[in-house]
Amino acid sequence: MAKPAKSSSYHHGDLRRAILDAGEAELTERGLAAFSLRRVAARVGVSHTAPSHHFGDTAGMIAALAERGFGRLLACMEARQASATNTPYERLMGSGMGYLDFAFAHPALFRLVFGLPAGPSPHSDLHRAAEAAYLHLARAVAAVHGAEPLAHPGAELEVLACWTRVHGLAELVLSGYIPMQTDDPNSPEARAERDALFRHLFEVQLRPR
Amino acid sequence: MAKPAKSSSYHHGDLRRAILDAGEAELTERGLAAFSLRRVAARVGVSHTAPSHHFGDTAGMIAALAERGFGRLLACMEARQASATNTPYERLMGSGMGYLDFAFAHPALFRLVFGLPAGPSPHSDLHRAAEAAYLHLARAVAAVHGAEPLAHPGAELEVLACWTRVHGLAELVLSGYIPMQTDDPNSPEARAERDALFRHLFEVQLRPR
DNA sequence: GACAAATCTTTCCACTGGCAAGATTGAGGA
DNA sequence: TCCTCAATCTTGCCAGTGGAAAGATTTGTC
Repeated sequence: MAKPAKSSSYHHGDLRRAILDAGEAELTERGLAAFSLRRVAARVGVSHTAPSHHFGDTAGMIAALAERGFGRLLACMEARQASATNTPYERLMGSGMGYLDFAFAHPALFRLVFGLPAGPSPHSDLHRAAEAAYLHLARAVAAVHGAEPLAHPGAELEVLACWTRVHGLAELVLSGYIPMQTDDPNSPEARAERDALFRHLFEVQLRPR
Repeated sequence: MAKPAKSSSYHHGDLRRAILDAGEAELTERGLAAFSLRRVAARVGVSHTAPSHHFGDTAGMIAALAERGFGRLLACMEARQASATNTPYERLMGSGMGYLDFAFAHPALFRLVFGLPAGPSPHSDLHRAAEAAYLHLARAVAAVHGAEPLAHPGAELEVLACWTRVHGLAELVLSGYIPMQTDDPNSPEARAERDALFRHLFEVQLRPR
């Protein structure tokens, strides 16, 4: 029945989760560049080598954080999709906006997730977490056509089109290269501004002549 | 008349450029995560504090590398645009493909450039380098309409649409989340594969019902 | 109750970036 | 020509980082 917290000072009880929590907090507070295993350990009140027993090395911990990140991304997409008007296209828009919500609610985690190599280990937890997020998008796209996910040829390309568009927007606004009017990126105003921009950019068409 | 190389072992003569070259090489060989000022200095054969006199600190050197990166990005876009069929739309496609060329010829530099905050210093060299690249794209888009760059309202949104699409594709293929058939990303086959995907994704339209 | 495995700590090492102080060099003025 | 001065580069130092190795503590299992 889970782990009932700690009984002594040794054997924390749920150290893995505690370290991940601390790591995520450090990430949002200090950013990826200043990320330090020792600081994370200190934050939990544990020796600086304790994390290595749960994650191997730094790369392992980063991967674990990324896996969590994919989970949060998926949650954001589902939440926003659920609150969308009940037409398939609006639900697809909702998923995209949820993608943006995640990027701006957890910028450093977003950068970390997509800064990692997608991995030559297609059976890792990280890979499965990524697959789940991709499938969510594929379903949303398929629903617009009233079809099964990834059914007809070219369906995958449509998914990729959605993905690249929302992802490019997220990256460039995060960098600051696309400036926003609203300062606080988590205010309702900022969200509305992003959403409108996303809708517009998603549909713009530059036609050959 | 420039700087005539070195006369002695002290006073390198063109150390700033040499350090940037070495830094770029280190970046491509070891990646951004393993980037080390000391290693760069050693590569040039100079003491580990020498770079600080030219760039201030690490952040300064990174910024200088990013500025160079924007230059290379612009060069790639111009080169590819120049070799495109002479219709405005094909020239725009060329710019986009040049963008991709840069991303895959210098992956770490690409990541570095767009990983940096766009900067609260709009008068820095970095900012001007970014502006130049943006203007190139704006001109290419305007030419499709036969108009002046950024003339009519909504023109900026069209530029952003192009930018986000090509950027999202570059990021996701670089990460490996969009898999490519060809292994070596700098082979002509890989380039052709990317180009075709870009053309397709650029034009896909998911229409509301 | 004893043994084995898991969990965590302590100690050590190589490496990193930045600061301070000193050495070397080139340029411009008397 | 010489001499001063600023620019350039080096040496020496320090705190901080990640990881390896070995030891201490606890839990689970027979």
